[in-house]
Amino acid sequence: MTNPDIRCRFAPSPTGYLHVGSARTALFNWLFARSVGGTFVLRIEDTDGDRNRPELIDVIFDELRWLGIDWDEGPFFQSDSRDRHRQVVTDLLANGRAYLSERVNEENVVIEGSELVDGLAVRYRVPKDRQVVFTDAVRGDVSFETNDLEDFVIWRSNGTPTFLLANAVDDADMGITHAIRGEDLLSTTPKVQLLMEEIGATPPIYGHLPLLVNEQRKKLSKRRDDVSIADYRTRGYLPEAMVNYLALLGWGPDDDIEIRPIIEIIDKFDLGRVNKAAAFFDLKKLDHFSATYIQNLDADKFVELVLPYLHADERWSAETIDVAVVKEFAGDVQQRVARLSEVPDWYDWLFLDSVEIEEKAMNKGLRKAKQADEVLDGVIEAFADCAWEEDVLNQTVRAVGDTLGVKSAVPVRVAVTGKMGGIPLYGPLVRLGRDKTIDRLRTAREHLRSSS
RNA sequence: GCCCCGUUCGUCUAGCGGCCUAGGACGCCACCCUCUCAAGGUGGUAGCACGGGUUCAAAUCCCGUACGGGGUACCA
Repeated sequence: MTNPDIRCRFAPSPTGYLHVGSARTALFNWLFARSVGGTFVLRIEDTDGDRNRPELIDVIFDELRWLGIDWDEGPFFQSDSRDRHRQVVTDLLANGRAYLSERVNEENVVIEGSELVDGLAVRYRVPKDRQVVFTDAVRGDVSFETNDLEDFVIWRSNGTPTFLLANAVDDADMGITHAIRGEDLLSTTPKVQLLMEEIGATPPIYGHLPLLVNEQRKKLSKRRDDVSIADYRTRGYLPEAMVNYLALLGWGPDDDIEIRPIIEIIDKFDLGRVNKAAAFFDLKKLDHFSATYIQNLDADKFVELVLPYLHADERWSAETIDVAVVKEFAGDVQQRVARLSEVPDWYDWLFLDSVEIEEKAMNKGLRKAKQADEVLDGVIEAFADCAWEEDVLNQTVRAVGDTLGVKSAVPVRVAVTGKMGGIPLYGPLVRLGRDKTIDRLRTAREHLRSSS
């Protein structure tokens, strides 16, 4: 089903970062537009003059692009329609649908006058004894009594429109047919609808998305939670994983297939199937998605994505990184990480001059390992003149262990890498070289001697 | 307080009156594989908030209750 007449929009305010909840809203709008062949519009709700600095806005564009969410029209800025907004307010004032208002000692006082006055706010006069009903694309019929609504400000005393006014006017002017947004905006809907009625416009179909919540089941907040998309990007989540995961918060395909290309998600997406209950943003599951996407990367792409992280690592200089080595063991590293930022720790021992043995590994892998000293002695001796090939190295370590009747791989691994776990050892050892390897084995042997 | 919205395994979800002794995924547990850690494979764990209706039949429809959330700004 395609309908080119459908127009939806994402309308963030310029906060200086893209919130994951906003990203999810943007994504659902985008998925909806793409799935029906409609138009996706980007509009910046910068009615509050203090906040429309370019640097606060560009990051939002950046993050949207990173996620692969592209827009067909815009970005438009609400502040560019100031004259139009002022005109609407002026009209409402002139025909008595709104009035001048001032806040005096916690009280709103009505000021006489039917024209805009500098320094005074304008309030919309909410009609009495009426019901505002609408059919939400996600929630079904919703209704409000206007008697429960207070007169609200549509024009600030500083000469700017409020979100309520600008939102109504702009959606009308831009021909928005569907407004998909967070549930936190549900109770503003009757106010906006009333304003649209005043200007003779047909309101869009609203679809209020369930909120994203934290473990306390509270709306994700900037203070307590990791909400910035940019931070997830820095930590090395793949955008494809992020988008795939976000799409599944509040919605699910009917065929139980969760990890799938965006093109299929678009195809499966159905606004009417969006859930109503709040969804917990589960990092563990995001990690799983990200790990899967990283695992499926081809080696070249993986290297390309990971090089910046390796180069930025302060433990070595960028020139130290051997791209060929990174690529050779890419597959082994890929199946061990959920985020790109974790990657350097799997390669580090290959690029470091010497390794520091982690305390835990020292204890468990060397001190407490049976006859670790003899294993090291044996391997040091055997490594001195054996062929420096993967299979030979493997066999050699094994043989030393067999002779002693103990497991020999772990002590060697700990001595060379400094850690208990890691990628398969012997291939990388070939690249590390005989000298460095034996050197590390000797160093570990010394440690053992001095600490026992 | 008032208004609005919501409630299926711990979590994300499938389910839109019979196919449900409720399916999948993450997590967790066990086993297999294995030079380690993983990955992978196999199996397991766990849920329709509660109470009334309606119906031959309800997780699915209606009404209450409880609990949770959102809003109630010259923020959006």
